[in-house]
Amino acid sequence: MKPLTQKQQEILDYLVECVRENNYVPTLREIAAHFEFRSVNAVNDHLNALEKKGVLSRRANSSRGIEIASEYLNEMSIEPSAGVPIVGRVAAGTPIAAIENLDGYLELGTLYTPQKHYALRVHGDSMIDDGIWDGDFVIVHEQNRVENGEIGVAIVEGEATVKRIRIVGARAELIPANTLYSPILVDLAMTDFRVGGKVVGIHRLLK
Amino acid sequence: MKPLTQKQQEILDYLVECVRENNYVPTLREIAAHFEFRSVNAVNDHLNALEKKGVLSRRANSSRGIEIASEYLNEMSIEPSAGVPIVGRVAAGTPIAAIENLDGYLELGTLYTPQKHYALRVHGDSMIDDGIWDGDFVIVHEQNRVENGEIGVAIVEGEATVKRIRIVGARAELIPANTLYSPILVDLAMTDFRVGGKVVGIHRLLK
DNA sequence: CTTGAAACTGTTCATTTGTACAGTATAACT
DNA sequence: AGTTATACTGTACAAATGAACAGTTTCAAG
Repeated sequence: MKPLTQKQQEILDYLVECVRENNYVPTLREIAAHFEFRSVNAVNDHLNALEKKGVLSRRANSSRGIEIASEYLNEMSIEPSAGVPIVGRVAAGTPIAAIENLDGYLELGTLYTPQKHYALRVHGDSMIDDGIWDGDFVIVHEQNRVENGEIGVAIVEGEATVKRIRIVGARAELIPANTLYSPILVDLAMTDFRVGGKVVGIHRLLK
Repeated sequence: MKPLTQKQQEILDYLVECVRENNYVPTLREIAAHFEFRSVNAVNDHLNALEKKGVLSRRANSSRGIEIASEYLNEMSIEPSAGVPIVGRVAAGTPIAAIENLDGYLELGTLYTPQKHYALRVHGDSMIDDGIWDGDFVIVHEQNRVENGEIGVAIVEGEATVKRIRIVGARAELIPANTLYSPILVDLAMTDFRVGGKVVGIHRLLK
């Protein structure tokens, strides 16, 4: 997808800033006022461009109907609102109360949305070479296709497995990350197959 | 302050639910529609009551101008709306909207508290055999000792590293999980050493 | 019995707001 | 040279929205 222009990035930055600071999206006219546009349509054009580039979506006829894609909203915010502080360097002597080098906040709570993401507990060690262990949670962004070679959830005959997925012709290849296992080849014509989503995060709980 | 009436609680619950699910506050008419009120003023009265009781505040003349007090937004993390649903088995045909086997919710947002936990970004591959990769976030429970052999944050002369930690006599052993690296031996008498906490979680963001 | 809060219906109105249409100017491709 | 994307101005309008006013009903407390 095309990269954002500088102005589009500025608009996006302002939107994200608004959500972070006020917890609500601005109206078109509020955006226009901030950038000192003399026409709301300037904002509208920019929003349309940003929507076309997949950065946000808009609810029709709804006030404050801008919905920023979560990946832009949750690039681990600098705001100390909810998340766990990310420490860069731990200073000697004092506990983390005196954090010397704070890199931001890892907001696991808002990084993933229940509407678009779900978690799946991984069974087995077929993905161990990709660092996904037995018992890990993978966080899956729900989507019905992935780029060839991406790690995703393959649903074969109702059974979900996490694998690298390649679609080659009329065949799906489910490629494990473990030299002990062989790729699973799925005949798309014969088998009930679909992609359940793309793995966007891995979480492991240590005891 | 006076407690909320049942209806006021219902309204508040709906507001919180909306914010959680959609990330935006409803309009007065959307609230009225949800409760099947035939008059928007019913909503207005309730909102005024809730405002008087300090539960929310309203921006004058601003659409979707309801601002819920944070204590009501951040509370109830027991609600399944906060976490990411953990799917056991994905049903064929339908998207996760029809979750067949729901194992619960992975509540990363409330699993770790900023008071007791912090995150550290791992640099290098010294823990790769324990499934901790370069760039991973480890979530650390702040404590000044760990059981021998547990994975923790060792702070040597102010530098934090993630290793398996053993205290043997007057010596600390920092044991990497990579056959290419050797354990680091720290003389406790000579070196500024302390334990920065225990690694309780690992999170990896995939692109 | 009266008062008052709570929980509404019903209506009106001024703003707020999204959206559409008609342009202008500039720079980048083709 | 012509087309397209970007970045706007300016105007207009219908729909969405908050807010206000006038009532009604129920029900508990004084």
